[in-house]
Amino acid sequence: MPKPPPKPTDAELEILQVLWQHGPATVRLVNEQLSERREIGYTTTLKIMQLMLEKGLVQRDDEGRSHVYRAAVREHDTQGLLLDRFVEATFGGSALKLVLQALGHRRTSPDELAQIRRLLNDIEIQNATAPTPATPAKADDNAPSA
Amino acid sequence: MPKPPPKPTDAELEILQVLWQHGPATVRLVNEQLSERREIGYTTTLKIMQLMLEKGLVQRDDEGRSHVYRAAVREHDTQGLLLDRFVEATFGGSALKLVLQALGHRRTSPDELAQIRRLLNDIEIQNATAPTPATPAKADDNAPSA
DNA sequence: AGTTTCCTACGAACTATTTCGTATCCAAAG
DNA sequence: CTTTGGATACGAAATAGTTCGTAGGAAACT
Repeated sequence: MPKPPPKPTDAELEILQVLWQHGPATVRLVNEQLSERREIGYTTTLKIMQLMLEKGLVQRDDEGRSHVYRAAVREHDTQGLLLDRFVEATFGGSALKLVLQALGHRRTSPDELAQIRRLLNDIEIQNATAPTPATPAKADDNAPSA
Repeated sequence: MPKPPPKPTDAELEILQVLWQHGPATVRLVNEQLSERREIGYTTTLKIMQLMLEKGLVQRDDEGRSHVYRAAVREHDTQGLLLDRFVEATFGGSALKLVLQALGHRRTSPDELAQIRRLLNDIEIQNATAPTPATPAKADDNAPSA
């Protein structure tokens, strides 16, 4: 294993969002997207993307005149990583509190509620089928996955 | 209205966590708590708490020899504020995605699932009572026989 | 009273991140 | 061939946050 890419910073995350959503893109395109949300110079975007390349957060194809960048980390993985840190820092590690607040705090549509219910059902089925997989028998543990 | 306190930084959040959990406390106490989690010098904690005072994140009673600090922002409010930013930055504004990932990503105990179900029920009742304005009736027939 | 201990205040260094100016390159247009 | 436009590279300033050393004061101890 070479080395896991580091946690992206805020600016880097903005750029990853664009790449995830849009697919591989040039600096110009990314910058245009960002510019719709806030003031940002072209070379600023360029510089950040160059740093991201060094960090291994993106890869690039530098064949043609303008380089084409693409995300080197997966959206889901990255969100999971950041979520862990956030839950830890803001909710003292309680994912439950986060969920309760996320649901209670803002409007949630019936459709969304339904999706969540579905997931809850799936989880309960899994719990019933394979209770705590690969965990050495222990009466009741909330193993914090290392 | 004077001015809303700013978003706390990571170090400030750590300290707020202690104050929220423990109640009003001296710098020494806070520092001891933090020291259990990581290396941190006394004056570092002190300095941050002084800055927090200026920012209005904490208040203090400087009667006696050692000052007693207490949180000036509420836990729930602050978490909500940070949650908003986080959802925006990391999940492109989709609270649903965050919830799904939070639930899917890690183990959730039956007890927690039950709490979430309760909340979902409450929300649906509210939706039924005071339906979201401008939301036409939508077939919601996913009621799983839980 | 002298000394030790605990506390606050505050400047300044250090780190990380963001921002952008400027140099330079290269291809296409004129 | 020269100009022009768009592109990359890179240094370095600006900003934000964290860390700690040192100074000074007041209570506690002997």
